[in-house]
Amino acid sequence: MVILHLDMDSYFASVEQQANPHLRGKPIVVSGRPDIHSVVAAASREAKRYGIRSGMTTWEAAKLCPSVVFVSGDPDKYETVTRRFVEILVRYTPMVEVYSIDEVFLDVTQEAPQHGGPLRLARAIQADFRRELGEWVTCSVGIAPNKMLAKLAVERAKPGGIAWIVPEEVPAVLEETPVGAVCGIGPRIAGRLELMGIRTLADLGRCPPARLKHAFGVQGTVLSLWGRGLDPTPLLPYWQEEEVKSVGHSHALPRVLRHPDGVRSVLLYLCDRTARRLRAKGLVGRVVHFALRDAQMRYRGAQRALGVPTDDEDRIFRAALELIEAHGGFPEETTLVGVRVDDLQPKVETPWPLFPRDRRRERLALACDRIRDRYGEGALSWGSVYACRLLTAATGGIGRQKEIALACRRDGI
DNA sequence: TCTGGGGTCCTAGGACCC
DNA sequence: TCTGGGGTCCTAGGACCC
Repeated sequence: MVILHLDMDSYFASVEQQANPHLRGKPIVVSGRPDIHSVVAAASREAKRYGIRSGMTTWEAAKLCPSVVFVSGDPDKYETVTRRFVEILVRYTPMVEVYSIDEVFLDVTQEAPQHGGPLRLARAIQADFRRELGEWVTCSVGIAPNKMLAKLAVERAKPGGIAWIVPEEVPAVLEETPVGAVCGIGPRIAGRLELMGIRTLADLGRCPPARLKHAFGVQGTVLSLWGRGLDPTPLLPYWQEEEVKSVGHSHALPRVLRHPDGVRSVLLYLCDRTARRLRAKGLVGRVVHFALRDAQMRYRGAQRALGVPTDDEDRIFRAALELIEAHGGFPEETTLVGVRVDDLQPKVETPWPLFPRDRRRERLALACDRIRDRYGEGALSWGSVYACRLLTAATGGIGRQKEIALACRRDGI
């Protein structure tokens, strides 16, 4: 097997630099919302030279590099570019797995020989990207006999290079790779392995499988395989991808909204966005979860199954509120609130409305969706959400709201 | 000035049914 | 009167990923 793993370099940052010439060559950081203390989602190559890394707070980044330029992330823009580079890749093979917005796996076992081997194939892809996506949007490529090793390989290829782990090299790689470097082994598991005297992948491979199974259950079996340089997970091509399993949103709260009324408003806003995404996908969900975080960064959450699956923000909101009340209410100071809807299924349209009032609500929701599709998310909102000024921040102020209202009137909505 | 936002998968106990 | 065991659903929570 020949597996390629492509990882886009400083993805969000390089897409921004490609789109805005004045950002090129500068240390830039793409981060979240400006209204709260945010973290670095992506740092440009120039910013990384100052030691800025993703996950760091924006405050730390500014301390490391006072001249850093902060850019608000634009998920739609990145998704569009992802679609474009996946289109390039499927010209080489249909066996493309879209692992995340900036990472893909390719199985080129069949195709590599026709392109003069995996190395040449990888170079051809990089050249296509340069030509079709622009000089600033580059990728690193790892080549290996399976996905786990290809993901290890790409780390050696960054930034912008190609690294190939051939089968003969695998034993040496296992000896020198710490377990925590593998995708799927986080700090907790790495810590427990350390206590068992296991530091490298080779140590893992030498540990009796039964011992790992006993300590880690199903995961232990996989760990044992990884320790021998094997990876049983097949490549899941994009055309076989399963539907999403849950939809939700969460928000960290600025100080002014950390009281129960503020949290409720934000929760309603999050339920609204969640329900809207469900409707856009033609799905209804049956299980509602909430998550809250207090000032000490402790999380609390719970879930409940509804009698009837729904895509209605009010149902989701009420279920979440009841759950929160049943689990001790809001903490003294809430720093994050989230809602998630699970156990999704396609929505079935009943030709006879069971409850006419529900049908009216549905029609209202769909009409609101159409307005927002056309004029943006801020065009309409619940009064209590508007009251907490979230939307003014999101849409750039009252001026824009008036403009939308006028446009709606002009179009007879 | 502590620490975003979107997800997936696994475990384990209890309720309930046959 | 005392009792088995399998299956499924529900819920809470942990771990991990980008």
